[in-house]
Amino acid sequence: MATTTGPAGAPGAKRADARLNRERVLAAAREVFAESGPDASLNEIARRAGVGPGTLYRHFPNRQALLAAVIQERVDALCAHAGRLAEPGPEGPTADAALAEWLAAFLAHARLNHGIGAAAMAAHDEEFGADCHGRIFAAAASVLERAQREGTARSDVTVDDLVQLVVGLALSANQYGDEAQPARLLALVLDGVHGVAGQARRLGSAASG
Amino acid sequence: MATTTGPAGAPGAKRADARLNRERVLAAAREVFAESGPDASLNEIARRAGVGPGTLYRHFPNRQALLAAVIQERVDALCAHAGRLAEPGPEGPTADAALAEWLAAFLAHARLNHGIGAAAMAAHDEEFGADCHGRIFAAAASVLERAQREGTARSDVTVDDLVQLVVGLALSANQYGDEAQPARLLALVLDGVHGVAGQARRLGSAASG
DNA sequence: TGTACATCAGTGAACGCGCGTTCACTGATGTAC
DNA sequence: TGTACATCAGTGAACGCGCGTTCACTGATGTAC
Repeated sequence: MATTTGPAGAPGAKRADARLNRERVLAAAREVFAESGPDASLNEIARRAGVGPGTLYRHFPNRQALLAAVIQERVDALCAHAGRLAEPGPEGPTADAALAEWLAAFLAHARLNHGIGAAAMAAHDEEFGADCHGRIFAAAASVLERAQREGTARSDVTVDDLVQLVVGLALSANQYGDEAQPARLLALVLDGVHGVAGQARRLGSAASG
Repeated sequence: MATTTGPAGAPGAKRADARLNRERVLAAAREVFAESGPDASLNEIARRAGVGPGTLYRHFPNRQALLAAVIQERVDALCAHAGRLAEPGPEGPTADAALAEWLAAFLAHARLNHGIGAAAMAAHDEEFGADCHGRIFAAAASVLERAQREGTARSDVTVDDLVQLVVGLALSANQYGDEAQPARLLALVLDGVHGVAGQARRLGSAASG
């Protein structure tokens, strides 16, 4: 059998143990950042990964680089998700369901990031932060605009409004214990976003539900 | 003229310089906590107040005591505000306006506290945290219930929902720059709280506005 | 396939830092006369 | 009103801590033959 970890000659692919440790650090970082927020101890992350602090620094020269690696994966997933939802497929969800689905995914993302994805990053790493910010906003815009085109979202709601509302829900959800509340609050916010016309339509189509 | 700082013999009233320094520390704490959140450096607060760290500790034995003193003042003010709004005076605001007014005040409060008033406190100082939490919730309940009685707020919105939504807005507002956005978002949330009946009523009464 | 070696990843003690907190000492205040 | 003194508040150097970060050294890996 050939090498089990992929082509060793690929550009950027270094030693197998190096790639393994990089993955270990990333996994620990995901855990620890989710638990303690973006100010979590890097030594703690190295400890959790079972490596020395020097190893963490060999792969990620500073906190921002590590945060960026963790967040990038999530932003990629969110954008792909939005891409699937923005264009109505033959049997895909309605514009309204798509908006709700993506916002729920974004809420989960923001809770894991403790809101850093959109904000703290921008302050500390201008370029990467702006990039993530832009991509998230573009993703949000794609699902919001579809809902607005199809008349289930008020036309005066902006992407900024939507993103900030959901980031807010994420931040406050992490402070309280009730795990069912975020979903209820998101529904309440969506009611605000639907507006009178959207609400009436929804109530009409699900009056007995 | 008598003593300028009040009756020296009053219970708990100690030396004049002690009271002055206590006030200086409190003022610095208000500033620094508002700038840096509840984890702000106590040495920085002492520095800002122009006293030695020992002086801070003489007045406030630990971070929680200092936080509590700062927050207590604000909670007192919020509760008094709600008390004035909950009972419709002869020329007072409508239930709807009262709800909006108090939520705006609570939003400002939560922004200064970085959300600690309701959450971090509860975790670290069980008794005081629960007390603040309870008083805030009672205040919120008084204005919400009036609005629900008078039909401008959906009956299925709970006090918990309302508080968490506004805390969320406060937390996310502190991460973004736009100072006009929190007010707009609060309005959007209120639209959600009004529900169909409330919105229709509002639109009907201010259709040309 | 087996071996020698150059490369580069991993290690972890050590550094300097600011933090929260303490405490022996200094000095300002208010009181008693 | 003026003074002596006991009280108690203020001071700030110092402690231990965990942090982020470095670097001289060790050792595993992949390669060339």
